[in-house]
Amino acid sequence: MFSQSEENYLKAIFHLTTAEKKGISTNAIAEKLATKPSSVTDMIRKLSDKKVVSYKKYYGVSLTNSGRKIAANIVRKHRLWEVFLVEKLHFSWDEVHDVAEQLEHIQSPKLIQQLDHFLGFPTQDPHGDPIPDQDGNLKTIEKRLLSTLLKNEAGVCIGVDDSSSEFLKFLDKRGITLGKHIKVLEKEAFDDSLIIEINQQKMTISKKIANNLYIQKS
Amino acid sequence: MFSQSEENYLKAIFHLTTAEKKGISTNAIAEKLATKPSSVTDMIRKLSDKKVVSYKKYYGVSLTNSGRKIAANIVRKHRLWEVFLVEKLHFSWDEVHDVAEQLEHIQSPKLIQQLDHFLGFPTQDPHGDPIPDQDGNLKTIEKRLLSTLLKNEAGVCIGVDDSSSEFLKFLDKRGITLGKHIKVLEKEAFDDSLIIEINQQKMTISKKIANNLYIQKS
DNA sequence: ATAAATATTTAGACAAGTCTAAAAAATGTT
DNA sequence: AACATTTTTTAGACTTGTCTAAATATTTAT
Ligand SMILES: [Mn+2]
Ligand SMILES: [Mn+2]
Ligand SMILES: [Mn+2]
Ligand SMILES: [Mn+2]
Repeated sequence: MFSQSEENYLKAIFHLTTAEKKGISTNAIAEKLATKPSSVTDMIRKLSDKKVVSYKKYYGVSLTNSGRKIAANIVRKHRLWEVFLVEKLHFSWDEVHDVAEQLEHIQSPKLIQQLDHFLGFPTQDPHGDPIPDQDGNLKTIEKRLLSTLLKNEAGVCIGVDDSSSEFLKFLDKRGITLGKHIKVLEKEAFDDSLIIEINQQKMTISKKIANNLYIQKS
Repeated sequence: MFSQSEENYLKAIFHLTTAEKKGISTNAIAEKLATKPSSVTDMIRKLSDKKVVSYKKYYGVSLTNSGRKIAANIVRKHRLWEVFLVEKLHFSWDEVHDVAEQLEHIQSPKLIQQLDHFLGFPTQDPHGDPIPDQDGNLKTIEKRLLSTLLKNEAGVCIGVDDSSSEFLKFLDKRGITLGKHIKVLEKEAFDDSLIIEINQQKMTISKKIANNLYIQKS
């Protein structure tokens, strides 16, 4: 069994791991969890003793197979709870994260199995992120940042990178939600802003926004 | 804000408090929480500093108004989650307690408000216990232990005192569930066992069982 | 009213998780 | 290659919640 704190570290490492990045740095973990690097070193050592991460002093850390599975399961729980909150309890997509941060630590395999069933075995959470299956496998969805689309390319908005409440509320205000069709009408080279068409109207989008919206090209 | 441990202590004191008993003893709390009396003394002191219990050394502890409200809210959450698990996720009544012990600590007023709504504002949990309202008020239900009924008295089974998994499974096996009509046919003075009628058939019930079943007289 | 038994508190210790400050290692720059 | 900067680790401390063993207070029994 892993403590809430240990679970949070495993999840942080999981999220910081990408195809390229192998060894996750102490500082990166500290920043993600809003703790100090010295605390990270301590915890990493404990997780290493428990064989869920492999660690070489000064050269970062990575999840073992068993660690990856545990982390994926926490992500699975987080995202299933997010679906529950939005679909069943009518939370909006910007309100679910903090509650899911707590719910993801509830220990009960039956609970998650039944919840999954109750929700109709969803494959994505309210932010468009994929929900890992029981074995921790994660289906990657074909997607690109809006900022990488060229003029006259188009697609469907299927996810966000930043899922902070502020950003999501901003999107709501602009009428940008998952499933909406977006077409790039203009790209402004000067400040990398875009003019897009969405909901049958033109809209100017800053670089920062375009860098946080995922599009499935059509 | 209160830690999970602090919440568990408040809830334990809440449950140990009855109309008669004013000062709850250190040992009683220790037993309920499966800790040592010395740990209880430490925690009581902390809760006293936070003004949620009043405490006189050597003479037990009792909840203040603010402490009672906090405790009632935890009980409210526990019982609402139990309803959720049974009604929506198809847990049986003997499986819900341990999961609810965890879920009761999730902090989110909106979550509980919406859950309450989603469940249709239930007034009782799966074990027949009343669910406190938002202000911590608890409606007491008119009920008596089966063991206090006299020969030929009858009523409806509306709750259990012991809600351990073992006892509940035992009741399931005997076909004794909430809502069932029960009539006392005989009382055996020798061992205080009862012969009752339930589901159109006779059944012998030991004193121990009769002491843990609540009946609403009809 | 004493003595014995029981309940409660105190003293001191420990594990988990965190922090600050200092030391050591790795990396970047001239 | 030597020095400066950044990153990481170590050392030592602190908080929370727990425990054991010993001391003290209360209650019960004689
Ligand atoms: Mn989230
Ligand atoms: Mn999400
Ligand atoms: Mn319960
Ligand atoms: Mn219950």
